[in-house]
Amino acid sequence: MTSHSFLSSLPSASESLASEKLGRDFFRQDTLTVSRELLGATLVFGPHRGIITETEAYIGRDDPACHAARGRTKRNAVMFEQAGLSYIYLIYGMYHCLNIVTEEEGFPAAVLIRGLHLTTPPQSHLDGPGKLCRELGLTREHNARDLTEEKDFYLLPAPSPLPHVTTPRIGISQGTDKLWRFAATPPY
DNA sequence: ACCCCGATCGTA
DNA sequence: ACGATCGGGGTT
Repeated sequence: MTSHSFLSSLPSASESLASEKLGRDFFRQDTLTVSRELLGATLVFGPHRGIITETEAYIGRDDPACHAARGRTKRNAVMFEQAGLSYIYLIYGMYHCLNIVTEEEGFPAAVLIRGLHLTTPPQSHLDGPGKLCRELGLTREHNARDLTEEKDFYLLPAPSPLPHVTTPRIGISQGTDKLWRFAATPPY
């Protein structure tokens, strides 16, 4: 390799100031790993930025709490597609929930984003998937977006692993035996 | 066409 | 502890 080609492959000064967005290979990992490693990651959506502080894993046909437990439907179809896509659905007729699809294409799984520490105005702590989507303006209109390709909807890796606790998932009636909720312990 | 329920939230 | 509010999914 010539010194010129080596140098041209390095990030520019301005690029090195910001981390590179998380790509396909990250989201293709097993869902529990992605759930843990998303704690401390930065969600960017338009003008909004926030540190992810709480996640839950929903994993495949054998997870009774997973929307895809009974197969593919119009609503959950994106869960069967490529890792890194957004899965956003309406819940209780009035709130939206943001998920990121994980694992190999065809294996339905996703990480629900439940908590966000906003670093842009109003710099509030958003605890709860519905509040988070309401504040950011995320709706079903933003379903099935490819977060590894979108210009203003993506994730930046956590600078370091965040200490966290592991608990059962919230708001479900089946699958409560699984410790698939991950909540970062303050300070973030 | 009908019915029940839900990965929530705010108030009581 | 409970009501708001409506789309999704299964059943008739």
